[in-house]
Amino acid sequence: MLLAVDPRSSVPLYEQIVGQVRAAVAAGVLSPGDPLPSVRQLAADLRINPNTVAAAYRELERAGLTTVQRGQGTYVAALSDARRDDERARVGRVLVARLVDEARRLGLTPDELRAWLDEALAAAALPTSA
Amino acid sequence: MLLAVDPRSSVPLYEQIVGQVRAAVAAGVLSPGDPLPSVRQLAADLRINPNTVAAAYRELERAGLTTVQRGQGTYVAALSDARRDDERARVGRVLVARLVDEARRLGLTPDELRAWLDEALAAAALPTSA
Amino acid sequence: MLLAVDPRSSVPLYEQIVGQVRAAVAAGVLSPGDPLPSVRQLAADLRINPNTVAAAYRELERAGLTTVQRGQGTYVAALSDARRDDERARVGRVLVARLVDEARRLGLTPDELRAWLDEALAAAALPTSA
Amino acid sequence: MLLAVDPRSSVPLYEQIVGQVRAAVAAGVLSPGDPLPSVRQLAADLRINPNTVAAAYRELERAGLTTVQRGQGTYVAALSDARRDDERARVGRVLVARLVDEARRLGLTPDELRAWLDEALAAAALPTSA
DNA sequence: GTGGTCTAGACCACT
DNA sequence: GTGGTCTAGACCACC
Repeated sequence: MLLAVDPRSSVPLYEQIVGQVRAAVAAGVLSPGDPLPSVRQLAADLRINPNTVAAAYRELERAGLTTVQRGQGTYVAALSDARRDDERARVGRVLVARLVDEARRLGLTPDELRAWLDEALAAAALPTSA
Repeated sequence: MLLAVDPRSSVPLYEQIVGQVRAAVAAGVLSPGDPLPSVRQLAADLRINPNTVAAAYRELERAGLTTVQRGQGTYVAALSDARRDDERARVGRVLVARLVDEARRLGLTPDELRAWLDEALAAAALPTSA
Repeated sequence: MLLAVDPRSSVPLYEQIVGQVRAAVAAGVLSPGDPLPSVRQLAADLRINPNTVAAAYRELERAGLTTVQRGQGTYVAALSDARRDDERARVGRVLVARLVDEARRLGLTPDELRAWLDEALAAAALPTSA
Repeated sequence: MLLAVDPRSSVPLYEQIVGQVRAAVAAGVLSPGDPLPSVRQLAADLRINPNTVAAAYRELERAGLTTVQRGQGTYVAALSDARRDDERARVGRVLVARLVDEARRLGLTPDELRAWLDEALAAAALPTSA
C-alpha cells in the first residue's frame, strides 16, 4: 500500500492523497507510466468515499501529473526533467510551509527554527549539494 | 497601532492577531500587566468583525498569554517559566526532525531546505527575534 | 443575471459556469474586485446543486481568476495585463476548438471552415486589428 | 493500413475511427461499394477492443455512410446527394456565425480567429480536402 | 471494469 | 451569512 490518509488530520483527505502522489512522483517512487490504483479500489483500501479519491485524482490530472485513459485507468504522466525538478521543489516548499505554519501556532521564532534545522541536518548528514 | 491584519491572507484573521500578540510579548513590546486594546476598539481599528477579535482574545487567554479581568479588560499575563521554554524547544526540534526526515527521502539538499525556510518565514511574517 | 446554464448540453454544468466567468473576465464584463454571486445564491438562481457551483468556483480559484475571502465571498482577482490577454486568448481558443469539434462530427473540411469564417468576418465587419 | 488511432487523445477512439472513415470517403480514398475491414481485423490492427470498433461502425451505419451486409461485412454506401451537401453547408455557416458573434463580444480580431482556427485544425487532424 | 458528473444532505471554520 | 469538505448514491460514456 503506497498511500495512507489520516482522517483526524486537519488537512483534507483529498489533499493528503494529492500530496503523497506528488511526493512519490518527485521522489521517483512513481515513474511515468505507472498505474495509480483505481478510484474505487483506493477508496475501498482507505475506507473513504470514492468521490473523495476522485477529487484527488481530478486535481492530479489537472496539474498534469497523471493522464487518464478513458475506460482504462489513471497513469503517472511523463514529465520533463525541468518539470520534475519543479515538482521536487514544490513538494519541498510544502513540507517547509507546514513546519512554519505549526511553528507559528507555537510561537517559535525564525532563529530557533534555523538553529534546529542546522542541528537536524548535521545529525542526518544529508548530502551537501544536489 | 500595534497590530495589522491582511484580510486576503489564507491565515485566519484571528490567528494573525494571536501571532502578532505572541510576537509582541516575546519581543518585549508587550510586558506582563500591559493592557490589550478592547475587543471593540481593536475591531474598529482593524475594520474587522468584533467576533473575530474576540476569537483571537479567547485563544490568547486559553494559551495562558493573557488574563481577563471581567469588566476591566484583557492584560498580558505573567510570562511562562523556564520549563515551558524547554517544552517549546522539544516540540520544535521534533517538528524540524520530521521535516528533515521527509526531505531525506525526497533527496532534498540542506541548501534548498534553508532557502525554502527563509522564504516561508518571510511569507509568514513571523517575529524576527525571540 | 449574468450567468446561465443549459442542462441539456454535453458540456458539464460546472464547466459552463467556469467558461462564462472566464469569458466575462476576458471581456471586461467582470472587473477585479467585483463579487461573484454566492455559491448558494447562484445555485438557487440556476436551479442546480450548490456543490456543482462550488466545483466551478473551486476551479476558478485554482486558476487564479478569483480570490476567496473566507466568510465573505468570492471576488474577481486582480490580473496583470499580460494575464488578462492570456485569458482572452484562452477563451478564444476554446470557442474555436468547440467549432472544430462540432465540424469534425459533421465531416466539414478545413477549407470550408476557413471560407465560411472569412464570409462571416466580412459580414460582421470586425475590427481588423486589436 | 488506412486507419490509425491515438489512445491518449481526448477524442473517443470510436469517433477517431468514424472521422477517418468519413475523411477517406470524402477524399475518394474509399468509394461506394468498397469493403471496410472486419471489426475483428481492424481491432487487431489497431490493438483496441473490438467493441470500440463495433461502436464506430454502428455510428457510420446510422449516419448512412456505410451499409451492412449481414454475414458479409460492411461496405461504403452510395454517396449522399447534393441536397445533403447543402444542408451540411447551412449547418456549417451557422456554427461559424455563432463563433464570430461571440468573438465580437470578446473583442477578438479576425487574425486571431484565423490563427486559432489553423491551430485547432492542425491539432484535430481533420481531412485536408473535401 | 474505468473515470466523470450531478444531486442531496451533512458538518465544519470563519466572519 | 460565507465557502470547504465529505459521504452516499445515482447515471453516464467509454473500453
